[in-house]
Amino acid sequence: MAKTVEEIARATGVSVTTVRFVIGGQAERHRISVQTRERVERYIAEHGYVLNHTARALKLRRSESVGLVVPDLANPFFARVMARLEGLCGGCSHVLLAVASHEDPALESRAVAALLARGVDGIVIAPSQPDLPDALRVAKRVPPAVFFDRDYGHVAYPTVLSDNTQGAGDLTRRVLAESPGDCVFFCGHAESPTIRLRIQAYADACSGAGRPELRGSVRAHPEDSPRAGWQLMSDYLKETGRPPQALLCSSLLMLEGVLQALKQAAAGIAPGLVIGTFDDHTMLDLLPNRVFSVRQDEVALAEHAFAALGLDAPAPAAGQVLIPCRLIERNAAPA
Amino acid sequence: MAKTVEEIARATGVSVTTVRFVIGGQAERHRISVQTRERVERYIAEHGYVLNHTARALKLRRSESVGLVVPDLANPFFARVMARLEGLCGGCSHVLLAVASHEDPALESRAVAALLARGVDGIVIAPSQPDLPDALRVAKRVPPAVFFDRDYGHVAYPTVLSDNTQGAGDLTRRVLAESPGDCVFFCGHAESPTIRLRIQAYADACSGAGRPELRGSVRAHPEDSPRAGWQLMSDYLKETGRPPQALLCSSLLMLEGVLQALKQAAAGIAPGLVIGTFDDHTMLDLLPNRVFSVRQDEVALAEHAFAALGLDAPAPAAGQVLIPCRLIERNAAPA
DNA sequence: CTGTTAGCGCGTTCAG
DNA sequence: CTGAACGCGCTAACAG
Repeated sequence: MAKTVEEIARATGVSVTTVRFVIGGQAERHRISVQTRERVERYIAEHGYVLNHTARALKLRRSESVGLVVPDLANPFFARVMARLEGLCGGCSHVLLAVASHEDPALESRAVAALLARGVDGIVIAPSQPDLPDALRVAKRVPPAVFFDRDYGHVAYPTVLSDNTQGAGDLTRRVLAESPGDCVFFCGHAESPTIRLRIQAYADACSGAGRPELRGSVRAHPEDSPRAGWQLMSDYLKETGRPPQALLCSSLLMLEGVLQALKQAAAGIAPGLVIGTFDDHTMLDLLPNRVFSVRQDEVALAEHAFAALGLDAPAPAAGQVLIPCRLIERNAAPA
Repeated sequence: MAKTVEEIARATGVSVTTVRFVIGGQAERHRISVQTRERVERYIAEHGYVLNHTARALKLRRSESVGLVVPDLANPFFARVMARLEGLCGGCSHVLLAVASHEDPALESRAVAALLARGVDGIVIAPSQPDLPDALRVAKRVPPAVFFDRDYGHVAYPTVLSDNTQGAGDLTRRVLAESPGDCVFFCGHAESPTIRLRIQAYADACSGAGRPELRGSVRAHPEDSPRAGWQLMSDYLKETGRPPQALLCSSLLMLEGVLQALKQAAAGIAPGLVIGTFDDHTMLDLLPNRVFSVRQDEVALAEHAFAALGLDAPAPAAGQVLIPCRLIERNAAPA
């Protein structure tokens, strides 16, 4: 249905320049005669016009789009970051290209390459590998790139992270304050820099709370999944013969598996068990236990990442920015 | 860093055609001399080459991208559909442009327009309005479009839906079978076609179970949110003075608010309360109550929607396709 | 006030 | 075996 500028010009008997002026609302600024303008406007109202962004992008070397690469689009954390990013994009009429890397370096590289080939104006990556995707090295005109969520030390790029040290420290201190007994930290995806930081902060907080004997009570698994949590807790129960009095989990997925393993054990989930976990969810309210959760600030993460691209604002400062985590107390102490 | 075909041709002293043949792996098919090929290959290995998808799209009138418009990218249901769609896109080297409509018809229209302007090869929409986005009517070359999740009766387009009638029927029957007492259905977003279907199926199932007196026990709210759920349950408690023995919710968000209102009431959440809800979540396991949930099949939804675009496969059948829902029983009966 | 034109980089077609 | 040229639709610079 809709036409190109060229066609409109031919059909109305004016030039492309004139058409572009009335389309761009620059009619009076360039003193296009009213009848000319109306003729063009009438034609457009009747036949429609949609700008061809592809041609525009080719000409301007600017696609009005930004790429996002995350391990899993369905992960609630990444989904929230993405949603916020998309909102920011819409605010300056950009569009978001979302690609999943599934924690696979090869896929991640291909994803970055695909985005660069499409000429994205910026690219936000939650990296799943220590190496820089080679596409970022080879490309002709590399757009601004930002890393987030995981710090593999690409100092050349701005990096936006939750303050895992603060978050894990707060969480550990609070849980230890509630529970004088033993405490175990169940960690999935244990080799990632994020989790390493959390483990370190846990250990430090244990010492700081005068409980250095707890420093070592960390159970680690390479995967981050309910299966992994289930495995770690099952092993723990087998080894020690009884559940801990307090536990920490590195993610909700891990917590899910950990609780499932507890349920299957004869003892079930003791109501006195104090639970701390990364990632918050309103459904944690459903537990009768005291629950503390660390909520990452997805909005701030997205906003800082977006700002670091320098798409609408002139230019932000580079370097690493740490976003504070908030400690949530999900169930008040029983009266 | 990386060059265009033209630049490579100039630098290696051959023609663009030759370069394109070696890039395309058609070197021997066109009997390019080995030394020519190696010269080009060496140059590319050294300087890199990334295809300009924008120029390609302009030429071929095909962008290798598909658009997705949903009310909320962070909503777990939509996020899962999106993740699966993205996977399918990657399978045929397309890329996914995701845009949120925030249940706003104007935003939705703008989103669709933005995607069409970018020349997406297909567009998947979870519509938030009865009207067809006008961009779909005005555009020059409208790509194949598919609607999903909500049926506003755009019969001209393929539509992929969960079988809400079956899902709500199964859920109602199961909950009524567990609980002989009263039962209330708390509905958010009550005017949407999806929820209307669920309400109808609920009423029918009540009659079918010989409990026609429950047909009217539906509480409706225009919003779908914890606030709405809280409001409806609070009103209910105020009016009747006691909680129902069984309840149904149209979404997890509603359930969250409903349970919160119950908690705040003096009685709290009775362990005997039978709960049914749309949308499943593993955390429902955290409740001590019997819980039944309706899980939509996001994978099948995404796959059918994608297939209906006809991007890789030749051409699928149009019309409406209903995806069955699965009833999940979250907590076994207490021994 | 309006018209003309040269690319952006790639794919295709035709001509050697 | 290789080269040249056109056009996709738009922008921007220049020419009246």
